[in-house]
Amino acid sequence: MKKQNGSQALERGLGILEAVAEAPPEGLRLTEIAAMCELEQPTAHRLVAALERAGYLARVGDSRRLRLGLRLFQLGSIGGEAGGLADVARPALIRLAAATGDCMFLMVRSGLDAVCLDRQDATYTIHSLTGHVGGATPLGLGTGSMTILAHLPEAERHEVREANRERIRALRHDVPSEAELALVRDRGFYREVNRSVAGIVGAAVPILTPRRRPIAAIAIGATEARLPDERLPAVIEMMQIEARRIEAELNASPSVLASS
Amino acid sequence: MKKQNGSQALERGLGILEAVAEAPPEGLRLTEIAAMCELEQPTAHRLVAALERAGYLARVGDSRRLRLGLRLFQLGSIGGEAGGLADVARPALIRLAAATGDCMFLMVRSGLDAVCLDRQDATYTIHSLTGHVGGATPLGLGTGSMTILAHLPEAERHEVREANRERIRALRHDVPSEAELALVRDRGFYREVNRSVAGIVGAAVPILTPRRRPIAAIAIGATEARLPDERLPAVIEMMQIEARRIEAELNASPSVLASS
DNA sequence: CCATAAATTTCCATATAATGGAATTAATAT
DNA sequence: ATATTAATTCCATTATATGGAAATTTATGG
Repeated sequence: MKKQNGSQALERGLGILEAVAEAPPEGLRLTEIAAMCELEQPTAHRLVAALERAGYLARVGDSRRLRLGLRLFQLGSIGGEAGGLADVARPALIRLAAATGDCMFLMVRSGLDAVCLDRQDATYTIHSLTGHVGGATPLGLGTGSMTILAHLPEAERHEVREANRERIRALRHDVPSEAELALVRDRGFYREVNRSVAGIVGAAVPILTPRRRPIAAIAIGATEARLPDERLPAVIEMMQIEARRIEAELNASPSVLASS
Repeated sequence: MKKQNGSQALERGLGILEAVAEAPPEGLRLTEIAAMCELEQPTAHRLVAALERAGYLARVGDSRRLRLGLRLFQLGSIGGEAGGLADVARPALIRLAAATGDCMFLMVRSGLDAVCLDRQDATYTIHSLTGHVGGATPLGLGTGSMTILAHLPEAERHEVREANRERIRALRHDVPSEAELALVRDRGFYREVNRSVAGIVGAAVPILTPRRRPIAAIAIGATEARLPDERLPAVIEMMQIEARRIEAELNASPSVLASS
């Protein structure tokens, strides 16, 4: 009875997907789904049936447990193209990973989050915040995420900071201040020591539209030993050169920039 | 007015996702979506709004056109794990790609389709039916797809053949006969010359449960020159060894087998 | 730059489709 | 076997999605 958008059933269905997504890989039983989504059993059953018919949910093995279906994987690999960004950026990521010997990430904005769209490992494999491709972190937490946030237009930046304050607090971090964000814009990159995983540092540079709206960020993850202050400028420069190259290609192609 | 499952709104919403998925990367406008899905404009608008709020749809650039959102990419990369199958199989695919120098695919069943869950290229890059990770082909068309179909229980096999007959016809191919499928089961592998792309051959072996239900297939794609009849047995044997290895690992792990 | 057309968005009375309580059936646990 | 819990079906009720109409915004072209 909270709000009536005229799409309760759809939103409930999507809510079920979200619940199943967060669940462990053994999957969820119908009862659990109903409980988590605050639905009555028959309601949950109907929606689950529809999602299963469509391939958005699938049974685990031959049990009755439910996990995400492969149709989502298919749609995801279409949606993940994000207007060709991943394809355009991949060679750059590979070059950077090879040149630095470290771990490179392509982060793009999706609503209030930054999503890891691609990742290229070289010699050293790093545990980042987002970790894997498809992982997400609230805008403002993590280097790539921070860099994207810093380049959002002021009004939007404020909205996002407010919206993510509690989420980031819950992760025992803080929303970056406007001063910090301004610094990121001025410097053209952001570096931080990972507060979650000791000994890990990250840095990121933005990929911008001609009007300097952020599309994405290239981030590096490495151990402190491998990315000392002396080495940073050279690495950042390489990353910036590749970012410019990607920007140029995106502008050249009649294609399409990601947003929202 | 066809059937009333009690989830019209949800199914319509998912239908919109399917429509957008098939659309070119420039995205669809609301009018087009409404037309394709046979919805009234306001209805389409409401559903689209809900999908956009949830990140399942996103605007293209700053236009009003819609494409799939990154939330689908995130969910997809969770759903794509398919109970750990991709992770378990990846080393095997890499080994095979390296050993053969050709292109290896991991295909899994999803409803009436076989979906390409992973792909490892070696020296030679091949244009397969499914092409890319996330691509799908109707069960019965393509080597991996064919192999999975061949190992389905009889009743299910029939259902799928009937269900896919028209789809496969539309692609100017034929549903395999029961005799062909029996042959695949007996031989333990399937080889064919690609009828769509000249000079390309494929072959596939199944990954089965202990009860011999098909989970997935490993497929190879190569040029005729690179995969002549003399070489085939050796390659098939390698693939079968890796398939056995994957089966063993899947049984060992308390984990989870894909299905649906 | 303004006029016109087209697409998008909002509004709301109506009817239909989703809802959830109760009962049934199936699957586990004891 | 029996008890317990979960999954599914049924159906009367009403909350919810629906779509016609209108307002608004955006695109088009004169």
